[in-house]
Amino acid sequence: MNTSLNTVPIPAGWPATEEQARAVQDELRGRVVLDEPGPPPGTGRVTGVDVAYDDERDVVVAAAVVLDAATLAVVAEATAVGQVSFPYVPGLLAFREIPTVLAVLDALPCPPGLVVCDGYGLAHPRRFGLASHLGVLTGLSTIGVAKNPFTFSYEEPGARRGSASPLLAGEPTGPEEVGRALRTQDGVKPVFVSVGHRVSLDNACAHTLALTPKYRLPETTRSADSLCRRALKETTPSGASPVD
DNA sequence: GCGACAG
DNA sequence: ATCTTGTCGC
Repeated sequence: MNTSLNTVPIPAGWPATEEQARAVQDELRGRVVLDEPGPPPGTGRVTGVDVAYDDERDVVVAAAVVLDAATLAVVAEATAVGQVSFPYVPGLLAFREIPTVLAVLDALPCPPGLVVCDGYGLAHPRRFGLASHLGVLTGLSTIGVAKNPFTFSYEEPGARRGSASPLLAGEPTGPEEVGRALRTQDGVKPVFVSVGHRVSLDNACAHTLALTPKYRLPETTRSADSLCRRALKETTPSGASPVD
């Protein structure tokens, strides 16, 4: 029995144009909750989500990996296969990933706790990146940890692990801290942390440090990335069963 | 108008 | 994101 032939469809009413997608962001942005500190680092569970694409076949595979926040041991995993629901447009990344990411979170056997996304939350042209979007749709605490500064500016943090500097957005409201460039390992390029939903920036950075005892990227991201790549390879055009 | 631009 | 071999280093 192959139960993974089901692919997550593009939801009815999903934005079809960039203009519609931006309108959705403008409408949902007001629902982001910014006055909660979020779960304390090192307690409960932390879940990484990531996706891999095969644009040729219009396929997106999402993976979620739940870790014990104290030990970073894997507690649960899930994958989901979907249809690519939007082209890649800077600033509209969420519309490409969210349907399948929602499905993979649904497929988890336990609550995810804090969700760590690849990409941004508030550090976004309209202050509503993937992590914030996912948080508003699920009500979960979310943060974004990105590998690149996107269009934002920052000064190089100190060389030691734990050093950080503000990630700054341009003039619309004057230089505004939308996230932080955070050094997670001595002497390596920083990562770019921003708040998604129901977490403070300080707490988001503390979580990121707790998740990077050895590598530049959080263990959540590393695990989810490797899982969705494996699952994509096992997802043949005829429909093989990924890890489930 | 042109270039840059999370993944 | 993805296309791709070997190679330098801990």
